[in-house]
Amino acid sequence: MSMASGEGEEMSDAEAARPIRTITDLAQLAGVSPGTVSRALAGKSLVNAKTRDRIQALAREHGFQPNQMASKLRRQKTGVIGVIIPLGHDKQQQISDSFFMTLLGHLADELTDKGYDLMLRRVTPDKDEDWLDRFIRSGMIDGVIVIGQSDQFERIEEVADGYLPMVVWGNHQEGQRHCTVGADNRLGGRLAAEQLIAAGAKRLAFMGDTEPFEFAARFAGAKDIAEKLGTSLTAIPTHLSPDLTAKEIASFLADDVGETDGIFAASDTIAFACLQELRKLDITVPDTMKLVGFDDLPIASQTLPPLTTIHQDIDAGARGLVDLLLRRLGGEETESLVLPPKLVIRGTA
Amino acid sequence: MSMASGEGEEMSDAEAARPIRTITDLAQLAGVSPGTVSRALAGKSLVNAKTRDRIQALAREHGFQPNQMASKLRRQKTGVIGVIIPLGHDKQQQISDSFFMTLLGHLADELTDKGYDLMLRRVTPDKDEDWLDRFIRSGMIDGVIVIGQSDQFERIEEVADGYLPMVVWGNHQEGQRHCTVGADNRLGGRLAAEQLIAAGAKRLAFMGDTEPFEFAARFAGAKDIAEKLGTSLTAIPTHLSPDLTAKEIASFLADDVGETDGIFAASDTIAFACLQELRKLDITVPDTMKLVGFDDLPIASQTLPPLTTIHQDIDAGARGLVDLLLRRLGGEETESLVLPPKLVIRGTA
DNA sequence: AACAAAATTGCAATCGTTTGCAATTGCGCA
DNA sequence: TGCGCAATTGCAAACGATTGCAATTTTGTT
Repeated sequence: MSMASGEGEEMSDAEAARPIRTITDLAQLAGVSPGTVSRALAGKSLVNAKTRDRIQALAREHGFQPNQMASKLRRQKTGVIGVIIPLGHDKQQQISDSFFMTLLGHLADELTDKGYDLMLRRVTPDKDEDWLDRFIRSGMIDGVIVIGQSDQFERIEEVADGYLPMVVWGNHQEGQRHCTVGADNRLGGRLAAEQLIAAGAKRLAFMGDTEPFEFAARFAGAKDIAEKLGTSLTAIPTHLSPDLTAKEIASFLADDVGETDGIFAASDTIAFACLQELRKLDITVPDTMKLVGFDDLPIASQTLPPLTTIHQDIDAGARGLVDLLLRRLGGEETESLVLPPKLVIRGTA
Repeated sequence: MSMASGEGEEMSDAEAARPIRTITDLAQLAGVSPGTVSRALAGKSLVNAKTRDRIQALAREHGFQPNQMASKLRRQKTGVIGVIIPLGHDKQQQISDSFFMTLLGHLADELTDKGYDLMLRRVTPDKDEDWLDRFIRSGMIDGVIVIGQSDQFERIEEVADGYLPMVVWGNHQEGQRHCTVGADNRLGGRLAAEQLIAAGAKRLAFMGDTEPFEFAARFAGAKDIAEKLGTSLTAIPTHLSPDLTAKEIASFLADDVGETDGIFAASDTIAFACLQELRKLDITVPDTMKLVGFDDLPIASQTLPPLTTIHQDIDAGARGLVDLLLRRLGGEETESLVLPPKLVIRGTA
């Protein structure tokens, strides 16, 4: 239980005074060479099982852990995976907090499981052209997971050409060179539009910025269906900061008197804002207005009425990210992983 | 722009073949000694301004960054701050996702600002007694921020005795030895209870596990007021996994026919669940039942009716954590920082 | 008991930077 | 021109662990 000073049976002053800091200290204490201690702690089979156990016991007793920096330097690998979040234009990530937290939590667990640590960095690409290179070249990480493509598709592509151990959470574009894991956003968009139309909507609006690739794909999917079925669909760009979004939605609804009767929100967060504005204007959901979101956040089932939305399997996503990254660390050139989204019908469409 | 091979004006095959990997390579290229390069890149005044600029230009041109591991080893500091999240009993953190994400985001920004990197670790103390020691002793971090005391108050206290650079997000207990930053939970509890009673509630219930210290303090605050005003208050322990919570709340409400008329939810997340269950049972809020939450998550203003709750200043919290930690890294023995919570009256009480 | 083979262990070079100290260079001034 | 001092630069020893190779011990076999 973490006592400051170890307590052997018989401890001379000299021993008490000199704590075990290095592998050499421990070697001296155990009466072997540093090399042997190193091997023993690494659990390698090259040492006699008995001495190995003895050394490990000593290490535990003294709460000794080999210096990671030295170890990493010598072995030329850090055991650290970088997770980087590029913030878009408005210094706001596309991905909702609780979606992202869940993803991050799963990532942390998965990586820990495989013996890796996680270094987190948030960057604003607008301010720092070199955000991705810098991280990779920092020498601090063995590989990198990029969370969201933001508006940095090109930059990511460039880096992917010369750097294998990178996996990106986001949308897979036909013919792209970087490896992504993410939902089939286009399919999700189709599902959403189909549901809106099936529920009786005749004029659709897409609520959300269409510039980020994930959102663009969701919009494109909806467009596929709208065109096929001859339904109108207009994109209403909104920004992501919560209060701004609310204002933009409000002003759209005010201008659009009784025209639109189906909203596909680019994310649940946006859908929540819509719901609130609709309520303010006494527009009933789903009677007068249908609404479908995207993500299926935990609270989606708790709104009034509960939100019909497109579900993403975050757990599978995290596992996929880590799995692909590890394969890439092993030199394999992996393909992107596209996860199937699922329509969850609740009360808004 | 991240080109694979550098392109000097005149480049021999030899040069092209040997990329600049180490400080020694660069030194050779610049015709100086490695020591000089090191000093130049560090921007120290000990080198001639002209050679310094020349070397820095070369480094930029070749996209060279000194090996961090070697640097950290030599300098005996890592420039990394650890952020660790202990998960409680049910492998679920007390702190809500979106609260935590906001905190984490601010932390990342603040730390980056001060030139530190952030290493994230999630642990289950039940499974790993030594979770905190191990992280600290890993040699990977210069200091640590613990997010939430969970049920690990004692363990944190023990560690605090022998390790200065640690700051904890959580509740400040009279006479404790570790340095915390967090809201005055007890005061928050008082504010909540006062509001419930002012709104007309006569029999209060506290919804939430009272074992975590933060929650315990919130409960204690409510108790203060209840006792002072002679109002009854009972604690209904709930667990944090969303579906479980819902069940527990439902069963409480079912048993408690028309008794309780005011609920103080330990967190907004729990409050949302309450709201949903109340709606299912057709218990009107705030008429038949008053409800106050804690945290003031962004969605709190978007529920129906919008949630009356206790607001915490997350931004100030993050700044406080980083500020105190840096002071502690400098050897200072800092005091805990207690932030004043604020009652936000909306529609539920 | 003698020898070969296998299992352990020790030795010492190495990972790439930083930094105290010594050596060198450049400068101002008589 | 020559001298002293300050400004630069180079040298080489750390930082602490890992690992190929060689030396040693143990084991097994005849």
